[in-house]
Amino acid sequence: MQTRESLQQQFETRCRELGLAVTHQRTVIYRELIATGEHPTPEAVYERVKAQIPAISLGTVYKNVKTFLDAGLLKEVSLHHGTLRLDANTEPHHHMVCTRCRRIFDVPEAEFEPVRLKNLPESGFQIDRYSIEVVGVCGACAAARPESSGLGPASAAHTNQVL
Amino acid sequence: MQTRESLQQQFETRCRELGLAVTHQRTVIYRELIATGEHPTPEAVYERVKAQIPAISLGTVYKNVKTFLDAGLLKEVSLHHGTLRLDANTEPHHHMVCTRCRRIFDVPEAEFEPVRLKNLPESGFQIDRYSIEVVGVCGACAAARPESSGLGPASAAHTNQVL
DNA sequence: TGACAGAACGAGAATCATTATCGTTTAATA
DNA sequence: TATTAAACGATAATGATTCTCGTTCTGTCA
Ligand SMILES: [Mn+2]
Ligand SMILES: [Mn+2]
Ligand SMILES: [Zn+2]
Ligand SMILES: [Zn+2]
Repeated sequence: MQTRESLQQQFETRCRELGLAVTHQRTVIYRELIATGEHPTPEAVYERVKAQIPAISLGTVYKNVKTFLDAGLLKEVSLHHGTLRLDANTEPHHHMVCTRCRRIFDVPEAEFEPVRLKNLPESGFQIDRYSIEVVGVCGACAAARPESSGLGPASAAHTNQVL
Repeated sequence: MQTRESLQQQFETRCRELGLAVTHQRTVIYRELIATGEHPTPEAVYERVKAQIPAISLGTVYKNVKTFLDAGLLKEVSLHHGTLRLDANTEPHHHMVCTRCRRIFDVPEAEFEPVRLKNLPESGFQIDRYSIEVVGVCGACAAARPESSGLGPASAAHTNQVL
């Protein structure tokens, strides 16, 4: 079928652009990631891939997931999956999150027009609340390194303090 | 000063309501959580508290943070801080997140009116994008356990699968 | 106030997610 | 087909979090 072939070819082309070898493992990992409409954990990806490459190691999945994230072929759902972040403000409010230092700033609800889904989800999802995240670079981090295209994983060690 | 006393009294009252002993550690942990306007990690809370109770253990901080979360005295910033969740959909879009099973569903951008801050942040924060999270209970989980007031940490083991 | 029971604590082991190391295999390329 | 760097698999190491268990403290009552 045309569709699958072109996906595979797209992937190979993208790898060449990035200087990445097109390995069997890498190919299957990517294919499974695209195939699922879910938002899987690395462990879940590993399970799917292992069914096709029984000898694959979990470390290889982690390595390639990281590679794909760096290449922009994948995104992380949450910027703060590494460690628990606590909020003593129990009133409804929103957040600004810095992609460099991962600091989190409160934004009052009143700063936005109310958000609502245009069509209620047909899946029967019961909505408790809407939470808005303003993603970007905080003033301090922008001052420290004004250039730097865009997002990318928080890197520079000295800007990486938490709290 | 009146303010501090009443906060302390409020805390003690809340503890009694919850059947929790008012220990020195618990009191200082809570006070420090309220004092910081940040969104600290448990480790950061530990550092602040240790300055006042040098013998306190990190485990005690974790235990009490959990207790406070269960009691609703604190909130977690992110529902998926435990493990990396991958998104093969690299187009801008939003998410619905189930607080019970932690599954994540895509929501097209067009489902919302555009979101914008009414006033640009005076802190010099550079905005890259807005991300909306619809928080609630998915159809499957609601069918499995229709009662249950609201949020609360994802608990029931059988609804806790990821993916 | 003094005694008791259960809750909470501190120390450290255990677990889970993730990363690093290293010797072997493989993809790319001439 | 030979060369070489990249990638792999196994496994050790790390960092965050939870658990276990013996000791200490809080709340309650005589
Ligand atoms: Mn907040
Ligand atoms: Mn998505
Ligand atoms: Zn920053
Ligand atoms: Zn669910």
